[in-house]
Amino acid sequence: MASDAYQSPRGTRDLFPEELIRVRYLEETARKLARAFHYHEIRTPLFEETRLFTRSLGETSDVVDKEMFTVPPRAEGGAPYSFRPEGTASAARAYVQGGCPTSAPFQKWFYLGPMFRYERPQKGRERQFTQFGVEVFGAQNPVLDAEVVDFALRFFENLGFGPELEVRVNTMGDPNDRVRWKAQLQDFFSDSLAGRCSDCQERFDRNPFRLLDCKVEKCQNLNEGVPSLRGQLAEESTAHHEEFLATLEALGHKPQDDPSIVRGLDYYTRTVFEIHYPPLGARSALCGGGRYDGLVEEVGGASTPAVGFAIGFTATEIAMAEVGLPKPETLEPFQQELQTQVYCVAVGEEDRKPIAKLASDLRAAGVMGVDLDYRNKSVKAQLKEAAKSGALAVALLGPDERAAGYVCLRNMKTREENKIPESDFLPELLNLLKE
RNA sequence: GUGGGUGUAGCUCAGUUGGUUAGAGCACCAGAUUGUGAUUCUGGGGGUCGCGGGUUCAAGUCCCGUUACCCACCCCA
Repeated sequence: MASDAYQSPRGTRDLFPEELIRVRYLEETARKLARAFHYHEIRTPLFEETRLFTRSLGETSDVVDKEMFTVPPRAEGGAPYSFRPEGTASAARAYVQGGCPTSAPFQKWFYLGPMFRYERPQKGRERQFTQFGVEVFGAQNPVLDAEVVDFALRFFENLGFGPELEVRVNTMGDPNDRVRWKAQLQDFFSDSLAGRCSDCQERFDRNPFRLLDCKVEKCQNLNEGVPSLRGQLAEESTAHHEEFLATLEALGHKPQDDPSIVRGLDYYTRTVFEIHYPPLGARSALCGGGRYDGLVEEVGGASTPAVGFAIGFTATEIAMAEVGLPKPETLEPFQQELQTQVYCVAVGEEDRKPIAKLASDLRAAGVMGVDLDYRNKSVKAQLKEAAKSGALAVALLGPDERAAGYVCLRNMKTREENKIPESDFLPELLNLLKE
């Protein structure tokens, strides 16, 4: 492995065909569910003007602060671009730009694709990763908050996760609730600030909410008796949360109401939730989401309520591997696509073009997985190749066959071989493949 | 950004207290008489031992630096 050889950029990886199968399985599961829930796919650019993200995610969020891949302006007076670190901001931008607020305010969308964050890679975290997310715009009904949670849970259920899936929910209130709460928090924290960890001291000004879930023990102890947001909630926020919980239960889910859940991005309002798979231990979060009623307005549209979630495939893949998913048979349909069905063998040099023509005709007739030798291998080596590839049938052409207008059809399982008249070959082959 | 671990062929790894041309398995390629896939056999390609410096008569093996990857923290999907 020469050190000057090119490598994929840090935090990225190549998905070779056999590995890609697993990802495609996740994608198809997501798409299948989206059809059931009647959410439509939207694709936005992989990069946006940087200010879209700083505006929507919050200047002080870590994502914006230090994790963006940013391309400087190329021309005088131009704008910097950034690769999208998440999907919600782009969706909201597209919603506004597409005229949805006035022409079709209610939308149920999903997106699926790569996101980029400039972070130190580690287990379950990459610089380029795939997210599946949904966004519902145009209704504040808490039934939607519950539906979105239901959707995410069904996704994991479909992948084979058991009933230990855990939904943790909380409400972050409305902006006014939070202004009141923030003031109370800072008031409460200011007394004990000197005794806290350096991170907490830093976060005190820009994001005091984060002191609540600090992992340091002494900080946790100092949080005894901290004022709760719940005490500051306006009536509408409380009612919304209760209705959300009631609907979740009606859908058969048992959420844990957990006031310690505080999501990192600024745009959340009211409902926030995470889905965990506790067997994974510390890193058990598979999905995060919530409501962001102020976001559309923030990016320049008419005030529009919205709710959604995002699932990271990297974490999902790891979680699946740890619990022995997916079951091998689940991937069979995908593996089938990589499988050689028919391998075409040429006996002599003068048979190469005719065998290429036969392969071409088979492909045109709709036969899948038709392959042949391109490296001038001997007949023996071609058969070996066919066997290794798992081909079910071999079509063999030599001078004798061509002279007589036959093609030799070999069943690789039974080793039976028959000379078939050229005109009957396709149906005979299809017949063999059907078995 | 901080801390820890690792770095020998495409892959998984051996390489004894520093000592002759650096090994194995798998994978790959070719051959074992004239047009056919098991197993087997034979042969072959492929590594400046991550990179740079130092110690030494001598370094894959010791020391320093550097880089890449992995893991943890921060934060998050």
